[in-house]
Amino acid sequence: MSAPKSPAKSPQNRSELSVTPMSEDISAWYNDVIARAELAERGPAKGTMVIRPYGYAIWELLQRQLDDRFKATGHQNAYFPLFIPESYLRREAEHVEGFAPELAVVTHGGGKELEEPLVVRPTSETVVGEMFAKWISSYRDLPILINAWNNVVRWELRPRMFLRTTEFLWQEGHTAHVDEADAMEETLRMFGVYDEFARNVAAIPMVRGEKTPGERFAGAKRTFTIEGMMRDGKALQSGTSHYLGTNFAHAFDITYQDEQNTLQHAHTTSWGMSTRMIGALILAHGDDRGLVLPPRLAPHQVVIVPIGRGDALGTTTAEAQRVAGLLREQGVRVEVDVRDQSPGFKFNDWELKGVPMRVELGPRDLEAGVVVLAQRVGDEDEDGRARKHTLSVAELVDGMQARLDAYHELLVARAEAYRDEHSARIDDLEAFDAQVAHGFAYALHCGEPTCEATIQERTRATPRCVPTEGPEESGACIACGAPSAYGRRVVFARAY
RNA sequence: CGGGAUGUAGCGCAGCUUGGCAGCGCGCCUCGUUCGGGACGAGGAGGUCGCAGGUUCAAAUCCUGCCAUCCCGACCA
Repeated sequence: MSAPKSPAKSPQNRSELSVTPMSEDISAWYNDVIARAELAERGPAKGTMVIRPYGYAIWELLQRQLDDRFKATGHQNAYFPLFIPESYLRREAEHVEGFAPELAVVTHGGGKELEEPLVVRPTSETVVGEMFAKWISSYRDLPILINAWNNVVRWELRPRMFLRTTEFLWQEGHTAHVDEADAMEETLRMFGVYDEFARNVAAIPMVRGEKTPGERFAGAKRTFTIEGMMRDGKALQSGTSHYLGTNFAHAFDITYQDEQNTLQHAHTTSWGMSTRMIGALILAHGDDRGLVLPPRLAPHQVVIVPIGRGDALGTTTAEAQRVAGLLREQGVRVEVDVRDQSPGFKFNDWELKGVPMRVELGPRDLEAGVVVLAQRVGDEDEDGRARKHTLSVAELVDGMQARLDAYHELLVARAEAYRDEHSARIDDLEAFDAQVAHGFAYALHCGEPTCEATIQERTRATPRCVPTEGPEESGACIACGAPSAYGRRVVFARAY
């Protein structure tokens, strides 16, 4: 009946302060990180998500980077409606078939049953097609290059924060062109934009390639994808670009008169990247201490923690603000942490939130005219703790952009090394099973859907893509022995 | 839709076997002391025990039904 001894310092209690180790349970780790880093939380309805300010700030940075690239390649933003008449979806046979199982349908409005149900957009090819048909009549109207930032709904059986939620935010590009050559050029251009963005902004080196027929977008002739490797060796499709041929042009009557006065069908494309990319950031860079953000998408690139008590704290805080101002002049995103918490708490908190650089500024530093700098990853001592470097304020300010750039490259190199260590060319089934359990397997495949299905049944691995780069090769299918297709090895992996 | 689990304070949980005042830790509020790796003391606020029935003098606890969520599989950016 005695009161339990104070558990304030017990190991159990300490573990509550940190996230589940990734190696122990990556699923629990992922959920912990999202919660503790205050990126997002679950909404009241199944599969919905509230993106909190810190998570949304990442999305805004990502949006701006992508949007600039879209504008630079001649696209204009527009908005298309959330509600789509159900009949529209049906116009493209493969398209409906692909999306039918995950549609949310509105049957009532204003208290009355609707004459025709409205589908909540799962993607906008159909409405855009309808509008393109109106806007295009001459070859002079082409190409038409549109992008839309919006939300879409796909009724998911098994939601996962950021990776697969019922509603998600994304960008969908839609373009129409005179012929296949022009449309393919666009498809590949935006494919390239995604790949470049992933590497140069998100610091994730992608495997770029084309989807096999079974994995193609519903209604597309060709689908190109960038696939990232997550810390558990699984693949994450992070952006796709589709050549739609004249499929939607036929379904929606998107026609134009060419120079010879003959009526032609336009060739269309579409391409998208979503909030799933935030999931990719978490899973590609994170570690047991939490989030690791690439500097170009980090809401705070540098956090300054003033240290001291009483009057001293006031002085170090003032100096921290001054240094922050100098860094801002260099275009650095800086936060001065003035919360009423202990320094140790703040160090751990910002590590958990993945801030690339931390600056400590205490009375001793102030005296000496220096600051202490530590970076989130890549510079640890024997205990795995970030090394602390003392440098002058001038050194800190002048060198910060270069440090952030170097840090970005470090993350890329780290992710690249990890990916390559977990990738292998595989030529027998037994090795294949072992390989896809923890990484990517490059294997020859016959391309038969039934054969793909057999592989998936046994290993849960699917063909992620046929890489765009790499040596040409052919031989016997790894699973059935039939002659290989595609002229290249196919990347197989388990996928999110 | 199959398999597993859980619903008790903002969060994490105990209490249920054997019915009897609603508990603990963290967080939150106030005051004071603290501040270079997750500070401490004192005081305080906070709960229709998932929902609906039933049994009982008495239900978080026992019985019945329902609902929701999470995890594992089949579909997906």
